[in-house]
Parts: sequence; C-alpha cells; structure tokens
Amino acid sequence: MPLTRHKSAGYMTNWAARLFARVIDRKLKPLALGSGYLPVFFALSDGGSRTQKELALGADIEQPTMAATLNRMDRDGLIIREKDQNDRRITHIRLSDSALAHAAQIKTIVDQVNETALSGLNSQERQVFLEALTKVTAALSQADDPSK
Amino acid sequence: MPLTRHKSAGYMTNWAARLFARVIDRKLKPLALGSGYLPVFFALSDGGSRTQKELALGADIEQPTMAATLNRMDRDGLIIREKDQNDRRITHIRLSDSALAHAAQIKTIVDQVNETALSGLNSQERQVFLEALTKVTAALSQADDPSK
DNA sequence: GGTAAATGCATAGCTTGCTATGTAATATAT
DNA sequence: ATATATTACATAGCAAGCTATGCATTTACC
Repeated sequence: MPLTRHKSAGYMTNWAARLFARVIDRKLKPLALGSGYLPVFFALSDGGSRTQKELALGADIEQPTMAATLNRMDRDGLIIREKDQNDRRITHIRLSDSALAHAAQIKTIVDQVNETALSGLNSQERQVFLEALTKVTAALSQADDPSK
Repeated sequence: MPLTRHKSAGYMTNWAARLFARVIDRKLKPLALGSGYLPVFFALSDGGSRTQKELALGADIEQPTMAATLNRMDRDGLIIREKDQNDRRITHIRLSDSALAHAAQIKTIVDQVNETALSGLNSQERQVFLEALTKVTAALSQADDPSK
C-alpha cells in the first residue's frame, strides 16, 4: 500500500528547511555551533552590539526564542552582555573575540551549503525561487498578523 | 545602526517554513491539533493502517521524531495502535474514528493556507517554485547522505 | 541449533521554535 | 505626584525536530 504523500508548498518548504538545518548543523558541529546561532553571528559580525530586541527583529523570531538562543551562546562563550547605563532594562550584546574570529569561516560554510542547495537551478530559476520565497513570507506574515 | 540581514536561500526557506507552521498551527488550534500531525493524517486518511517506519519514511522524518508525534496523537485520542500478530516488533497505526471524521476539514484548512501563501505567484511562478523546492531537497538530501 | 546481523521501536537528551505570562524599569497621563 | 502604559527582558511549558543509544524480536548464516 503506497503512501500518498501530500507534497504541498508548505510540506516541501518545511522539508527543505529541515534539510538546510541538518546539513548546516553537521558542518558547524566541529566548531561547536548550531544553525540557530547564525542570525546572531551575521547581525553582530561587524563587531558592534545590538539589543536583544534588535536581534530578534532582525532574525524574525520571537523574543523568548532569541533569549534562549543568547543563553546558549553565552554558555558557549560566544557573546558578551553589557547592561545599558541609562536604561537598565536594556542589555547590549556583542560577539566575544573568539567568536568574532570565526565569523568569516562560518560565512564560508553557509555560502557553500546555499550553493550546494541551489546547484540544480540556473540563475533565472534561482531568482524566481528567491523572489517566490519573499512573496510567500510576505503573504504568510500578512495572514499571521493582518495589521502589518 | 541597521541590521545587515543575511537573506540567503537557507534563511528564507527557514523563515517561510516557520510562518507556514505558525499560520497552520493557529488554524488547527481550535481542533486541538498541531502541524506535526499533518503527515500522519494524510498518510492515514484513507482509513488504512501503516507501521511507524512507513509513516516516518513517508513524512521524511527520523524514527524517534515520528515516535514522539505518535505518542502525542495517542495521548490526544487520534490514533489506534495494534501489535502485529506475526511479528511482535511491528505496530500498526490507524486513525481513530473521530480523527478520521476530521480529515476532510483538515485538508481544506491546509489547502487554504497553501493558497494564501502562493497568492502572490502566477501559475508559472508557482510551478518554478515547487520544482525548485524539489531540486533543493534533492540536492540537500544528497549532501546529507551521499550514498543516496 | 546457536550465534550474529538486521530490524522495529523506545528512551534520553539536546536545539530551535512557539505562546502565555511575570517582573522590573521607564514613560505617559491626569 | 501618582496611577497607568509601555517597554525590555525573563521564565515556564510545550511542540517538533535531531542524534545517539538501548532492547526485543526476527532473520540469516555456519
């Protein structure tokens, strides 16, 4: 009895995302890093600092998710947290020196995985694919929160 | 200081997948269902039974993930598990009557979310998008396990 | 027929995501 | 000035994914 798979856009997108994470996590494992750290790395790779809220907004994830990610990165010695002097609610976050030293290598790994993923697409197909993802995220963001 | 977002294919795919799950989970919440149940629902919506291994293969997820999903579905009264008589390692899984009664409604909800997500794409763009996702998953599966 | 290999499922422990809610600090409004 | 809002972050608890490992059970091989 064959499985009748429901290969909708949602299913395929979920599958592709899991595969991206799996492949990237495997390549990051020797560096003791996880795919969840990437948005923070890229946001802070200029050596500057951002608040937790700015990082969450930039990564399009919820605040408690970013808080948990930063806790793991703190545990792993990747970030420095500094309290704001004027507004004691705010914490400024920046990469530790050792983390910053790995930023270029991480970008290389991520670029390689992206290139592998898109290797079967020509440049026009890649463009349509990325534009489609932009339109899909816009449509779903709208459906998620119609006020936007 | 503006955030320099790294909107790669991997990042956008991850974001789209999270949005799909968020929107679907919200629509399934009144039914006390989660997006993780969907592959099982679709695989069993013909009223037949499958083994845990068949379900995991059909959903492209690992066996322990499927085991956890089935435990939640069991807890929620959605599935029936029956031990195989000939081979006591095997468990046959089918939807409960009440779960089966919801299958059509669930498919309608999922179809609606997919339509919403793709609403900004014309039919040619949709085709390229789905083909691209197929090629991307194939390339990443290959990278994940080169023996395939 | 007995050992070894393979198979199917369970368990443990982790990450990355979510919602709901709490708390302290700051800003606003009467 | 005080009560109320808002803001920034923390905490709790869960879902859905992963790897690594264990445990029966069945198959395969001498």
